Amino acid sequence: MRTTVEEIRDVLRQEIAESYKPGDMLPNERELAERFDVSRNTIREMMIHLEALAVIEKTKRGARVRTADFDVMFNELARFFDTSSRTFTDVLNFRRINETGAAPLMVCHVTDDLIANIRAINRRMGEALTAAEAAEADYAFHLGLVEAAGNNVLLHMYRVLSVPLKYYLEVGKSQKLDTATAQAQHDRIITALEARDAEALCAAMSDHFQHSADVLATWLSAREGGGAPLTLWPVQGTARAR
Amino acid sequence: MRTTVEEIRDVLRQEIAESYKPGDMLPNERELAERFDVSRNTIREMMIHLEALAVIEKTKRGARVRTADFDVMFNELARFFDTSSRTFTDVLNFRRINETGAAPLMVCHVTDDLIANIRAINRRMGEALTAAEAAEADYAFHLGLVEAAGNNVLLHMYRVLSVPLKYYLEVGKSQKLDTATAQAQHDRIITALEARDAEALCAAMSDHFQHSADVLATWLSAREGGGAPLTLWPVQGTARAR
DNA sequence: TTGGTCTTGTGGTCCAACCAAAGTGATGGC
DNA sequence: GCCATCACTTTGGTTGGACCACAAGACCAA
Repeated sequence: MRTTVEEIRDVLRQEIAESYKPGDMLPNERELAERFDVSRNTIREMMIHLEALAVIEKTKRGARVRTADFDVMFNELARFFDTSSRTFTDVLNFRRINETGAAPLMVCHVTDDLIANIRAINRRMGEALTAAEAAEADYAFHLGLVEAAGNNVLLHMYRVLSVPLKYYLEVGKSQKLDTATAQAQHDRIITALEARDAEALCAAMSDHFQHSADVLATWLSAREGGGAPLTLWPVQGTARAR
Repeated sequence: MRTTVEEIRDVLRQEIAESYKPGDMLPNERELAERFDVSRNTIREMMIHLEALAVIEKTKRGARVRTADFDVMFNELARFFDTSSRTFTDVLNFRRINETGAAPLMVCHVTDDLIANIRAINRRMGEALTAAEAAEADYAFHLGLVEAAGNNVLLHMYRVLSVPLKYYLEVGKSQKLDTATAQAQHDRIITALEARDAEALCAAMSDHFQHSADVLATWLSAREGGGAPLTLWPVQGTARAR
């Protein structure tokens, strides 16, 4: 049996989807209560749920329909991720696969504005004083690359990853603040992008990720105590096949 | 100024994270109200929020800490996606990049059990009667591949995509129920996987996605009216990989 | 043991308030 | 005419108490 709250919630969601635009204000709680002929508490419980799901946004004075951004939920999705070596490795690998895989798309779709933007971000990373700032800029840089690829799904996935990704980047930066190296590698990536050279771009990114992998591997083996050299991913190259 | 509900919510979230395990029951509402010295409605509003975020799960008799699955939220994230040609293309491209990119990981990590599982799913797809069933199986097949890659982050991303992905697959299947073709291509993928042959796997998957792209391209140009041939992604070929 | 009742605990809903803060409008001095 | 101020109104946040339905456990009879 569905509860009253659930039923009203569905009705209102439907109405919001159909006849509200982001930014529109909803009727106030007392009005809604009267309209659905339920108590104000019921209305409030329904709205709290919608707010948690980022459908609406409550203000001190009325509730407004949210624009479709999901920042609140991204924070929740961060619960997916832990701090195990495994996850660190998986995140890096995911990024490697996607960014190098999207390199051909990047050279196709990137605009001069985007390149300028990315370059500015890279500069900002160099000027960062704390690991958090550097990580933030690093994330922004790679997000910029993904944006350049012009694939909205990929972009969304990176946004979903944003919270844990920044965390991982910050941990990396905290170990050794080698933003100089990263910045140089980023520069090489930008140059390749500017030249619209897919092969060079792919190579530059591969090297960048290989470097990150090396850093991660040494840090992980230090953390775990064992000195076993880690292989984060199968060697690619032409000899990749088994 | 933070509201009472928000403060209590944070406290309880913290406690849940620290000293509860999935499946544990929370104290009942009246107890919590007494403990925090607030009214029961306040406690309820807090819990509704936590429930919406899939932190807890309310039953007729008490609330229980949820295991970290996010199905509820995935439905919300589906709002990211629309039915534009652009999005269809982007989804397919994202899958192509990731699945072919993860092929080397698959041959490394796949187990015989997983292969058997994937094979069974593919068989099920052949027996599907409706487009929805076929799409469900198709999704499960590709999810199986991703699972074989052994990258949890990638797996999570596919789960996040689950709702829209199934939708897109179903739309595809509704146009022309060519599950036979898909099944055969899947078989080829399975064979390559079984042989742990990364190159063959990559090739099989590329062909599969190319086929999907062709189907999509014809459907899109039919839908849009324009007869312009679409290029869904830059031609890859052997020339790219240095 | 089985099957049905009774009791009790719990969540779902409602009501009637009160408060604090944000908007609204009138008032009055400049 | 303009603007600061102050009272009033609206609205969400919170309260405490109440009632109901339902599920689970206790209890009892066949």
